[in-house]
Amino acid sequence: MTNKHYDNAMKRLKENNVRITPQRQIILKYLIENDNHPTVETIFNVLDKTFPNLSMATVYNNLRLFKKLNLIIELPSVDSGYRYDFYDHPHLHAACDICNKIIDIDDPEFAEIEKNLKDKTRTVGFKPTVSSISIHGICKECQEKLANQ
Amino acid sequence: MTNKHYDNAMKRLKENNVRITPQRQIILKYLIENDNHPTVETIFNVLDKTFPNLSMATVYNNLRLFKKLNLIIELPSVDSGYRYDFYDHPHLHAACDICNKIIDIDDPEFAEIEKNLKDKTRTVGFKPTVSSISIHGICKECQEKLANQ
DNA sequence: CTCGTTGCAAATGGTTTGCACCGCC
DNA sequence: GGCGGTGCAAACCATTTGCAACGAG
Repeated sequence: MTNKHYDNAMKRLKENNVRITPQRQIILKYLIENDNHPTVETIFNVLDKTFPNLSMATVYNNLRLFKKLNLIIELPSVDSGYRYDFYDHPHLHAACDICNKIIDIDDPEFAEIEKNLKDKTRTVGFKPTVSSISIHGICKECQEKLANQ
Repeated sequence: MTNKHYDNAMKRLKENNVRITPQRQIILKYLIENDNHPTVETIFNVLDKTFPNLSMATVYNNLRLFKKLNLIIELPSVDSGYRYDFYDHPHLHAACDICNKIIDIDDPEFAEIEKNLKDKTRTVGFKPTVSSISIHGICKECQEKLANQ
């Protein structure tokens, strides 16, 4: 499963004449295996442990590259930064405005809804690629914390 | 129509004990009357003409405030910045990855779809507020430009 | 009158870039 | 072996903040 995504991603890199470097491999692997919507810093901190001398600049540059190739999507975080998500299949994001956590919501209907939304953009001559669909609000944990204050 | 949105916004400010200053009035008015999804800089440049001595910091601070009050939503721009949109009614955004333009797409079905998506987040105890729904891709004009190269 | 807000300028810090070295293809 | 990619550090610039003056309630 994971391998399939990884292999497809590698294929996409090759198709675009992008060299496959160890740095690119571990960044992609991390994004595929984790659905925690990491920030750039999180990615760097985790990977730097097993891959010393990794540069923050490399992480930034490659995230930008992956985004351009539509391998990943960039989600705006409430605390003015971005979070990254490997784009394997369309899913819904619930973004907590208090703790900035992003929750994936998988729903059988969602693929159809996303397709419907993409089709709507085609009515104005738009050529859709990926979607970025977030609902803002307050997560369960933060609601409880607020109630207990 | 516009007045109604403006009046509601003012009411919301009062409810939250936020002072109504001329700066806040013109920024909100601009966002209500324009659906061009301006950047902070655009807002500043336009408003500074009729309201000299307006400070960039004031625009930033107030956009942040309005966002916290859910009066506006923040849309990530491809060129790593944000664009702002008065949140009067839910609508779909088509974001061009080439020219960074954001197109509003009004569709009679959309309100229902948005409600459906919000309900899906409730299944995990989430309390939804506003939505930020964008489809990325390439707009009609940019497709033509690319074809003519 | 009071205290939240503004404008200015300086500080901040996340992100990008220049460059020499490295290593993938 | 060539050239795209990396690491490092410096540069950049969008955004935030400190502070004195201002003005909305």
